Amino acid sequence: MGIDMEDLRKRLKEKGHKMTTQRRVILDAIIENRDEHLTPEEIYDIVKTKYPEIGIATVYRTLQLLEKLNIICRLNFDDGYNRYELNYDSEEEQHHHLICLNCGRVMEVKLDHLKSLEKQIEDENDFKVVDHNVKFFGYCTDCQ
Amino acid sequence: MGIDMEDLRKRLKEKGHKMTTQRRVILDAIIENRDEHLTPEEIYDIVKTKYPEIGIATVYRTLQLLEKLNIICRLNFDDGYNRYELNYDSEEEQHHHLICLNCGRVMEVKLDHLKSLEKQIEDENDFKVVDHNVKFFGYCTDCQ
DNA sequence: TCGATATAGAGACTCTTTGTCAACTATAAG
DNA sequence: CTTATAGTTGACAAAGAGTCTCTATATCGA
Ligand SMILES: [Mn+2]
Ligand SMILES: [Mn+2]
Ligand SMILES: [Zn+2]
Ligand SMILES: [Zn+2]
Repeated sequence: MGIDMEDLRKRLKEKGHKMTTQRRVILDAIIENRDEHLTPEEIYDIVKTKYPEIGIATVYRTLQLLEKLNIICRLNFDDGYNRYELNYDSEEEQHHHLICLNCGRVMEVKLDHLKSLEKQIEDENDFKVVDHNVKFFGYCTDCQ
Repeated sequence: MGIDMEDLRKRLKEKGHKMTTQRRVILDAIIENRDEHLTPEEIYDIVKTKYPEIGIATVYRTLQLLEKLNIICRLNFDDGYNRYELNYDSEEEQHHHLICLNCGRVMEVKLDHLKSLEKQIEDENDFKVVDHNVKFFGYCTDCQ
């Protein structure tokens, strides 16, 4: 999976941050729910079962930090919440999302075509692409 | 362009809504700034110059209504605001956005490849695609 | 013109997210 | 093992986007 707690400690130290129980527990929650796309509030609820004293502000702060360190990434499913998932970037496991408009189910897909699309965009628009965000909305097997 | 006020009146009436000055003025503002991607607040500010008594809640309500009627569509540039633009859907003028991470400039691109990508997704995932959302983040000519 | 119905504006309110600050703690140096 | 100190936390306040409620008003077909 590529992220353990020693890795986290190292990455934190590099930028002058400290390893704390709160940060460990929050990343734990995300790792243990790696197939979900959790909101800060959901993460807060999960973490509270292990660490009831934690404050919601710490959750928000930690999510921002982990995002800045490229350990997690923020998603937007147009449902009014920020959502987070582990960043698989380094492992060439980039994926995108299919979101069911009926039941809310989220499926993940890999899209190989996107590299050539990016290339085309860079050439035609003189625009240096560094990130993309692709979502498809529709109906899943059960909801068609 | 395909949208004038008589068209709007007709579309409103079809769903049991009335044509009001406020709605007219709000759509006007969007049409007159068709090359922008305005936030509700920005639209409010523009509209207030012509119609100072208008309330922000009316702007929000009208935007929701126009979106429901498929006259405008809501965009998300991950900057914490909803944004709106005219819906060119019916005219096969679908476009997507390149967003500069440095200066915030937004460019529009047409992506023909997406139709085949959608087809591939439908076939491989048994997922009926009805909408997609594609954004590229990077650096524009001036900011590279 | 009139009446039924939809709509507007004001402002309170919700909800997510951020800021403030005193108390606390991880870490490195001694 | 202390101690110093810079980073971190939790509580709470507050921001900020968007929504709701309520009464007065405007629209539009009859
Ligand atoms: Mn995912
Ligand atoms: Mn556009
Ligand atoms: Zn479904
Ligand atoms: Zn730029």
